[in-house]
Amino acid sequence: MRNLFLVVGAAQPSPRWREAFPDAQSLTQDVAVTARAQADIVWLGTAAPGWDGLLAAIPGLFGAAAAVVVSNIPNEREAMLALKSGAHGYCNGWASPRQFQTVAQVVNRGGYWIGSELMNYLIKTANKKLPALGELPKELSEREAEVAREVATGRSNKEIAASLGITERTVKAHMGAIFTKLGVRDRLQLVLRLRGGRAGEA
Amino acid sequence: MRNLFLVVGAAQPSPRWREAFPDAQSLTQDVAVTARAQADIVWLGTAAPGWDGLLAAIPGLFGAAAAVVVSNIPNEREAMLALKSGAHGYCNGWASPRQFQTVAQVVNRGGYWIGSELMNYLIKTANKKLPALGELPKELSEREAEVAREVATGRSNKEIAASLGITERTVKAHMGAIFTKLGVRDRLQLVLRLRGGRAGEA
DNA sequence: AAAAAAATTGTACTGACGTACAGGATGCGG
DNA sequence: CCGCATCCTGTACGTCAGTACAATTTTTTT
Repeated sequence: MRNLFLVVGAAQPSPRWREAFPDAQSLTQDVAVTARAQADIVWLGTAAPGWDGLLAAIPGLFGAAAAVVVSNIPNEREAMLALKSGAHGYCNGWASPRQFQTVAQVVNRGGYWIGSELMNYLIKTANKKLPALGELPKELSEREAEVAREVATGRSNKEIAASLGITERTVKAHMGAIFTKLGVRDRLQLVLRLRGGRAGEA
Repeated sequence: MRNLFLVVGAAQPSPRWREAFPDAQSLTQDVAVTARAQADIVWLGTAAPGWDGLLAAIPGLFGAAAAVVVSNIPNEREAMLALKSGAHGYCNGWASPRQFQTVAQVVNRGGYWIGSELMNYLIKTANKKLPALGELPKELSEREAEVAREVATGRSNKEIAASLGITERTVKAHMGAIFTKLGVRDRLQLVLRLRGGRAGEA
């Protein structure tokens, strides 16, 4: 198995990775592009800025090589970016050498190496056509968030009032506060915001 | 590696699977439940009805065993169901014995075995927070669909009228027709419908 | 304890929204 | 030709939404 760690800028592969693949080479961005090195797996660290730009070019440059993104500070956004770009793996840079080898075996056989939390996130969000309103903007107070949740399901002020056991006037007060805080003009645009979009977007 | 093919009803594991794992056992649903057999991988065919109900019980019954769903007629909906239930693999029942073994190796090491098309679908749908309104309900006329598209981005009747070069009254007429046809009561619930949800859903 | 933030409700107003009457124009298939 | 669907527009009315003045009470923070 030919492993290749792609180095961006002054970044270096993690020591544990080196330990896992003593024979592997690590190339800088420019060298790799010109050399079009043949590899089974291309590893890419996220430490240095600019790694994401390179990610998009990997499929074209290395053909059948599978890409694995190695992050020292794994997070959901970065993982999604990696997967969207076609990476078959996303793993922690502080993994043990043995884990790195396992990842290599999985990816090399055509499998995906993805944390189960991330996979659950994928399944969950992909399953519900309408994205859940998950965490509402934190600038909303507790009560305002409740009102926002209600309106996001299509309820009217009167219905919300009945549901929360308060007056319609109070609901309006909360709505006004929500509009001001989030910078939207009416309940419809609020729903679009809460559902993850922006007003005017298709 | 201990492989276990879980048989539902009168279904049988595919011949190719048997070839891949000659030593593996296949148990019927009831026997498996009572025996709580120890296995590294639990394979489950989708041929017989009732397989999906059993899928949800696998984690509790077999502990650390990874689940792989085997389908003779793979499709997206079935795959999503399998993944949602925690399966780490979804593969074609007509795969070669060698492929089955590869799947086993991947899954056994903690990886996911998922077709790249399915993975792309996951990424794509999970990425767009707000689902595009794609195809609008076909019962809408051409003009009504235009109005619906506009309102789905948060525009007011006046804005829509200006955008389409018609009177606000006409927009209202179209809106009314849309409400009747789709069975919603106001623009907010219409947007929720168009975005793929139902009124009252979180 | 004082201050700040949050929650609640009131009246009143404007404008947007939805609908209930309409009617006229166009185009298409029977 | 005539019905049917679609598109466009009008007036009018009731309801809902959002805001501009509020005020009171409770909770939290300093």
